Order: sequence, then C-alpha cells, then structure tokens
Amino acid sequence: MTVDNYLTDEDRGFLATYDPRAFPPVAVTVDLVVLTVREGELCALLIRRGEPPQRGRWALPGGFVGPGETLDEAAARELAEETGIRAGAHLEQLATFGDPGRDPRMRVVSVAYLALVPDLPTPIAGTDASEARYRPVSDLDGAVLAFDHDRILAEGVERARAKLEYTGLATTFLDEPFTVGDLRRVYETVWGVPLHPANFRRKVLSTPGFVEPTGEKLATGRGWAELYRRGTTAHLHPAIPRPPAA
Amino acid sequence: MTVDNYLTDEDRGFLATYDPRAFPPVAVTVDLVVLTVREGELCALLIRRGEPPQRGRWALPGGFVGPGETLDEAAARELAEETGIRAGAHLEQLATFGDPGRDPRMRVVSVAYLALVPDLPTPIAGTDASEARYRPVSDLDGAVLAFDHDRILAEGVERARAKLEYTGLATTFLDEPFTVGDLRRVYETVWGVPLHPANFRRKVLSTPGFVEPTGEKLATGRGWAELYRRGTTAHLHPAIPRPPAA
DNA sequence: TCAATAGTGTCTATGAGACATTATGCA
DNA sequence: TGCATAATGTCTCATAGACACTATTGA
Repeated sequence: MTVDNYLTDEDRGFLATYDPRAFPPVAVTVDLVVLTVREGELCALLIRRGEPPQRGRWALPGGFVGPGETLDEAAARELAEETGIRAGAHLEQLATFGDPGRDPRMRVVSVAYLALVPDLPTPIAGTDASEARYRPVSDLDGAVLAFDHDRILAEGVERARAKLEYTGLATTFLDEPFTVGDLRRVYETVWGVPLHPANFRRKVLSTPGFVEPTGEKLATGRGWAELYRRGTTAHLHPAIPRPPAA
Repeated sequence: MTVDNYLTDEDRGFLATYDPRAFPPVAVTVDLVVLTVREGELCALLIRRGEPPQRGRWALPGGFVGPGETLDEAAARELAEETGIRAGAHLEQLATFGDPGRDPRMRVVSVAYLALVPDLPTPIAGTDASEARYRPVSDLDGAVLAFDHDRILAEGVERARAKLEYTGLATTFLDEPFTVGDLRRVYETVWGVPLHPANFRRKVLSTPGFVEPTGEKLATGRGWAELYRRGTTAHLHPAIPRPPAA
C-alpha cells in the first residue's frame, strides 16, 4: 500500500525541506512470543542472549525492523529465522511496548507478535543468541527474562488462552492428522484445567468447520481414535467456554 | 519501570561505545480513534489537517511520542489536548501500523489507541489542525481519510463493537445517571441492530456489577424510567451476545 | 482379565429469544 | 383518549455440564 498518489504539489515542496533527523532517535523492533504444546506443557521459545546488554539472560526472540519491511513481514522473517517455519503457523500482532528505559541502549519501541506453532520445530539460535530452547511457561513466573519480556510473554499467553475460546486456533498447535483427544489435551494444557472428554467431543464435532474428518482411524495406546484435519472456520459459533478456575 | 538495576559492568562498557544514530530514522506516533454516540449515530473524532502533507484532508488526531513519555501517556495527552477529557474515558491500545510509505515524510510507526467517551465533549482543534469534529462512522465508508487512517478507524470500530459483548464499556459512552433504555440505545447504535427491550433489560440487571441503581426515577418523554450508574465489573458473565446480521 | 481411552446416549439447569401484559405520563 | 415507552412475567428452545454406558485395544 502506498500513498504517493495522494501527494499534492504542496506536499512535494514541503518534503523537499523536511529533515527526518530532527527527531530524537527511536528504534523499532519486533519481539516474538512463540508458543507450542510439548509433553503436556505450554512452552515458549526463548533465546539466551549472546550479546550485551543482558548477555546470558533468557529473552524473547526478536530483532530490528528492516527499512523496507512491514511489521508483519519483519515478524514472519524473525519467526522463520528462529524456528525454520515459513508457513502454516499462526502469527498475529499482540501489542506494542515502548516505555522509556525498557532497553538501556536507546528508545526502543517493540511491536510484539504472537505465534502458535506445532510441537518440535527445532529452534535455531540466531547470530545474537548463544542458545534457543522451548521452555515451559510455568517455569517463568516472576521476573526471569531480559528487559520487559516477562510482561510481553504474559500478555501473549493470556491472548492465546482467550483465543482458544472463540477461534479454531488450537489446531495450529497440532500436526495433522490429529484425534479429538489430542485437541482436547491442547486445550487442557493451555488452560491448565481438565475438560470433560464427552462434552468436549460433542462441542468440537457440532461446530461446523472446526475439524474435518479424514475417515481413518488410528490405533494409539489403549484403544483407537478417529483422525481429523484442521477445518476452515476461524470463528467458533458457539464458543468453547473456558472453565472459571485454573 | 526501569531496568537500570539489571545492567552489568559489561553492559555499561558496551553502552559507552554504542551509537544510536547508526539506525535508519524512524518516528513513533500515537493516533487516536475516539468514539462517541451522538444523536443515534456512532461518531469518530476527526481533525482536518492544517499542515502538509495532505493538508485539508480529514484524519485521526494524533502526534509524536515525547522522549520521556510512555505510549499510554502520549495517548492520554493527545486525548486531553483534543477533547479536554483528562479522566473517566476508556483508553486502550488498539494496534500498531508501520507499513513503509504509509507517511510520505519518513518511516512512521503509529501506535493506535481506542478511546470511548460520552457525548458532547466539545473537540478542540490542535496546532496542526484547522478543524475538529465528530463525524458519523457511517459517512466514512471508502477511502476518505488521510494516510491509512481508514483502516485504523475500521479496526477501532470493530474492536469497540466486539468489546461491548463481553465488557461493561458501553457505559463509558453515557453521562451518569442513565436509564436502561439509554444503555440499550448505545448497543443498538454501535451494533446497528435493534434489540429486544425486555430481554436486554433482564440481561443487564441480572449481571452483577454492570450497572448500579441510584434508586431515583426520571420522567423522560413518555413514561418514566429508573436511573443507574456505571458498575464496577469490567468483564461480563454471561456476555451480551451480538445478533449475527447488521 | 484389567485398565485406559474413545465414542454414544441421556438428564438437568441455565440462559437466549420471543411474546404477552400492565403501568405511566405526554400529546 | 391514544400512544410510546418502561417494567414485569411466562413460555420455548438450544446448549453446557454432569453422568452412565459400551466398545476397543494393549498390558
């Protein structure tokens, strides 16, 4: 999208005398809250900082927005660089954090993104990270991350929990095909509450477009289960209500 | 919030050699979607640009974020400057828009905020605006605003419509005290659909903390009505569902 | 044979939606 | 008196939640 066609002659004259460097320096970054479900735990992708400031501390992956990039493009690039995922994952803007002093280098305004990815894409440590790992979010209570990343992570987790209620995004945590039990365990893990298997099954299958049956069955562990693929419905009607307590 | 206590000696040495101006220049602004309900219409506060670029075009109010300001503080300052409102209105971050080329002057990343205000705070034209007015959002279909402000406004309106379902924010559109009918007309105006008065009343009054009775009655137009104040509940349980069609 | 999970059926409580009825005050 | 609105009460239908029961497979 460009607005060049809207430039008037007055605009062009004005721009010729305009000095962008007259403003105080600000950097714009994207930070990623990458969530996955792994071994019954909701996990976030974290990197151990390999450069100062706060070298050695765990932080969210992220980086500067390139001059020609949109914010969404910068987030997708960072996600690909850190996880190898180029498509299929869910990626949405979360919120923007810009308190003065949140980064000691300079004024840094960070646009946070939330990504939901299936289990086991092996994370890749970038150039400024010494290590990259998925860590359970339950291990991350209290101020343990660099900068204000604890707060960003908390907002991402809460957004993800809320979105499972009224969207079909829980399926983006799973590799296809999956069973209704797999999907239920995603909900139970993200929300941290047990759900009634029978009622959950009835609600999922009665929501058109949530999951699509493959017609196949899988013998897994005890018993067997029908297999499904992701549906096409983004918005769930009716929603799957989240039980009150955790 | 500051992170200075976390600086290591290594950090301090690193910062001494750090040049913030090495990055391409970016400006950070806040833009405001200020919504109110007035004469049966959902209206947005717009200013007519008094300076280039796009002088004479209608735009959202907004401005640059000051060096020592948080983003929330900058938004609250702009809201006060344009409307005179210093407290009582609802103000929340909406989303961030940073496409290259969205502003012809330079790379501008704009953090959009959504404000819901009662009717009739007379808007104030700022230094860079020749005029400020509340205009019905129904008049603003199509690309009529400066920059990408049509898209920002659309997101703000949709956020407001969605939030009425599960929060008590509709009361922030009203001066106190108000009647249940007043509150219903807010919903009908924002959503653009008629609601059943009896069912609406039952749902509002059965939701604890949504509205608080004053015990007084008001003779208004035909008949009379009981008066209420805003309650304290932010989250509505159960939600007030939005009818499907518009 | 037992255990664990998948899948099916049923009952109850709750709330949404629709409608009927009464009360009130102004034109 | 007529009418528009507020306020109250009642009925039906859909769904959430709880529970019972059967089927299947591996230990």
